[in-house]
Parts: sequence; structure tokens; C-alpha cells
Amino acid sequence: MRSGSGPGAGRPQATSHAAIEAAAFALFDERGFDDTTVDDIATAAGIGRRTLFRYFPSKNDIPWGRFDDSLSGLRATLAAVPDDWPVLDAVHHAVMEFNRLDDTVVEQHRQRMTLLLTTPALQAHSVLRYTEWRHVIAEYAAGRYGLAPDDLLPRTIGHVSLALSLSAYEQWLREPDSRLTDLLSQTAPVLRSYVEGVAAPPRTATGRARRQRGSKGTTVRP
Amino acid sequence: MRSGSGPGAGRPQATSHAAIEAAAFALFDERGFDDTTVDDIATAAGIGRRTLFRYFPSKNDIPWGRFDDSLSGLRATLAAVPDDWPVLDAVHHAVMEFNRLDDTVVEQHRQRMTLLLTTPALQAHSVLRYTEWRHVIAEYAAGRYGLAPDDLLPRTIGHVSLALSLSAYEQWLREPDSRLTDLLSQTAPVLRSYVEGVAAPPRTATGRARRQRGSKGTTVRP
DNA sequence: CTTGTTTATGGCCCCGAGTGCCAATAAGGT
DNA sequence: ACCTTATTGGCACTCGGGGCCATAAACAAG
Repeated sequence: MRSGSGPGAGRPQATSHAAIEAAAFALFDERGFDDTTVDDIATAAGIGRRTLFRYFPSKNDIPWGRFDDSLSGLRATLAAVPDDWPVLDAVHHAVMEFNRLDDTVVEQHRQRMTLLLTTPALQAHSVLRYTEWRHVIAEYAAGRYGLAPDDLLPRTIGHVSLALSLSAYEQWLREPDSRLTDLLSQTAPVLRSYVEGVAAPPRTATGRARRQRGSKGTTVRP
Repeated sequence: MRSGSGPGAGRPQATSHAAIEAAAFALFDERGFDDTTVDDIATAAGIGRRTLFRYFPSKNDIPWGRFDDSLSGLRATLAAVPDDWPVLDAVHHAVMEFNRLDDTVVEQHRQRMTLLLTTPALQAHSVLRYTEWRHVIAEYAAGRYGLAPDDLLPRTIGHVSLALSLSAYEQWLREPDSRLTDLLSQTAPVLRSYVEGVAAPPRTATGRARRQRGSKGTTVRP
């Protein structure tokens, strides 16, 4: 651990997370993730293979960059939300903040997320990251409701929040001209209309709006 | 491919999916998933390591068993739902059917799901299975709404349905005496109350019920 | 009984990810 | 010059996974 900016003693670091990440993304873009070996990345970054694994615990972690820091930001955003906001609004606000992008990095972020969401090995690995993310949401919800983070309600809120975010992200990647924040804002109403048993009016020209009558009665209604 | 029950010619199979699965679970139970090598499983099943990989594409696939067949069942259940049911109810019904368990296998299923949901390597790998599952749900919803499966609404329904199921499963594993179907039925109302901005009354003794100001619209709880 | 044909088996060898170990390196301080 | 400290990176190893291919074990036809 480098202690802040203190130089201290010892051999200086030969590289950085950012440098490795840049070298890796160049190769991923050129040959794809699976056809790029860790040796390739290490060589491109001018370091030894063994050193690379001290910066990133696995090849799969490289595309995620410094995700831990983002999580701290998410936690901080939630903590700053006034207590009288509905939990749904608080979470939605935090998700929007979490995914706010500077215009200059939006294409870079799109490339990163494309990699993460289309490469099977990365899709799989990402779950571990999502779990931490969900836990932050669940902890906040638990605090607001006076429950434990692994009670059913907070846990469900974590899962559903992630579901909505992923849904928005996938849609964002599909539509080159869309804006991520727009899609994130859309998922909540979409969910609400679904839960209330009413078909959302399709935004595409081909869709026919069909109205549902709720009469099943065995389970859902209190 | 064995063609139905026709014996035909050729060397008979030395084992079966079920036999490998049984041998594997015994070892997983004894030493844990990570400390069991593929060689161990093959030896225990009395086959060669190379043969094992012809029955299961990867070590991670062994705990999932024959999941494809279950997916066909899910598809069939959805297809059999009358068209005038609300989509939410149809999906909920299909999810319940999908997770219906014979009393004799409930403990076995619990063991399997514990393995799948607590082993990091399996948590990660399971995403690929979940994707197929979500796709079945999204396809159905798309058909009902007259949309494409990768439009925002069907995709979101797939994600949210999975989120609710996983939430129920995790809770089920935490509470030894709970019933999976009960929990699956609970997640939908939990989601509804959350979306409508009203705190669900905590069911645990320690929780203090905290009511949110419902600035967001209609209240449904008594 | 012998000779094909068919199909599954499993050994051999390879690759890539990831880890433990440890000597070498490059700083700062005394 | 010498010590302390921290990072580097090479070597060897394990494990998951896949390509290749000779071989075993069934059945059918001669």
C-alpha cells in the first residue's frame, strides 16, 4: 500500500492501474478479450506477468478498473440523501448519480460496458461486482426501514435496483444515440406499469397497446 | 447422441449425467467445491477425466444438472397460460411452476442451491444460465405486448423476474423452515409496496415499522 | 467365427489463468 | 559504503479445458 503521497523508501512502482488498463483495452479492442493473453498485456505494458497480477487480481478484473472507489461514492451519495425522501426516490437518485458521465468519457464508458456485457467470461465475473453493489443498496434500504440488510425487503430492493440498471444499460448499448440517464429514468415507470398490471404503451410503431384486467386473485393482492 | 431408446451399435456409455453428478456432490459436500478437482470427480465416478468433459462442458456446469430441460418446461408453462391473464400474473404463475418441488427432493434442491448461491465461482457461472432463463421470460412478455424480446419492457420484465426469484431463493436458504413457494409469492407484493413508496411492515420482531410519506401517488396498504 | 461398422472411451500433450517462493533491483536514510 | 524497505519479475507448479487419436466394446453381416 502506498501511504497517500508519501514517497518513503523502497523500489518505485514500475507501472499503474491506469497504464495497464490502457494497454489492455488497446489489445482487447484489437483482438478481443479471449484472444488476448495476460502475457500479451504484461508485455504491452512493459512489465512482468507476475507484476500484473499484483495490480489486478485477475484478468477479468482489468475491465472493471477501480470499481471500489465508485462504490464508496455510491455509499456517500446515499448517506447524503435526506431521510424524508421515499426510499425508492433515494435509490433512484443514487443510481443516477452513480452513472453520471462526463461527456468526454461517455464513448470510453460505452466501450467498457460493451466489453463487460457482451463477453461471456466477463458477464460471469461481473456478478461478484454486482453483489457488492447490491449490498450497498440493501444496506441503505435496511437502515431506512429498520431491518437487517439480508432481510427480504432490503435484499429485494437491491436485486430489483440492479435489474433495472442492467436493463437500462443493455438498452443503452443497443441504441447508439440514446442517453443512459434517460433509460435509467425510464425503467422505474416501466416497472411500475408492469407491477400494476397495465401494459405500457409501446413506443415503437408496431406495438399494439393491450389492456389487462386483473382477476387472478390467488396470490398477488393483499 | 443416443437416439431415443434405440441401442443401435457402438460402445455403450460408461456412465451417465446422474452418476457423475452424484459422485461430484458427494465430494463437494465432503471437501467443498473449490477443493475438489475434476480428476477427483472423474476418479470417483470411475471414468477418465476426458470423458467427464464430454458429459459436462465444464466443472461449473455439474451442479446445474440438466437445466435445459427445465427451461423447456418453463416455456411450455408460459405457452399454456390463457391470453387474458395479466402478464404479471402469467409470469408469476410460471415462476411458481418452475420452482415447484416434490417434497422428497426439497432437501436435495436446497443443497444444490446452497452450493450454487454461495460458491463464488458458481455464482459467476450461473449468470450464463440466468441469461437463458431471462430470455424465456422476455420472449413471452414480448409476445404478449407485441414487442421485440430485446425491447426495454420485455427485457426489464426478464431482469426483474429473475431479481425477485433470486431474492426469494436467498431468503429461502437463510431460513431453514421456510417454504420456497411462500417466499416467491411474497416478493411480488414486496416489490409493489416498494414501488408505491410505502414501507412494508417488518415481519421480524426487532424491526420498528417506519412509515414513509407517500408523496409518490396511490397508497395500497390498509 | 471372422470381419467390418459404429460409437464412446480415455490417454497424451498442449495452452492459459493464477499462486507461492525468492533472488534481484532500486530507491531513501544513516 | 551500508542498511532498510518495498517492488519487481523469473521459475516452477496446479488446475481447468480442448484437440488429437488409438483403442475398447457393442452390433450386424459374411
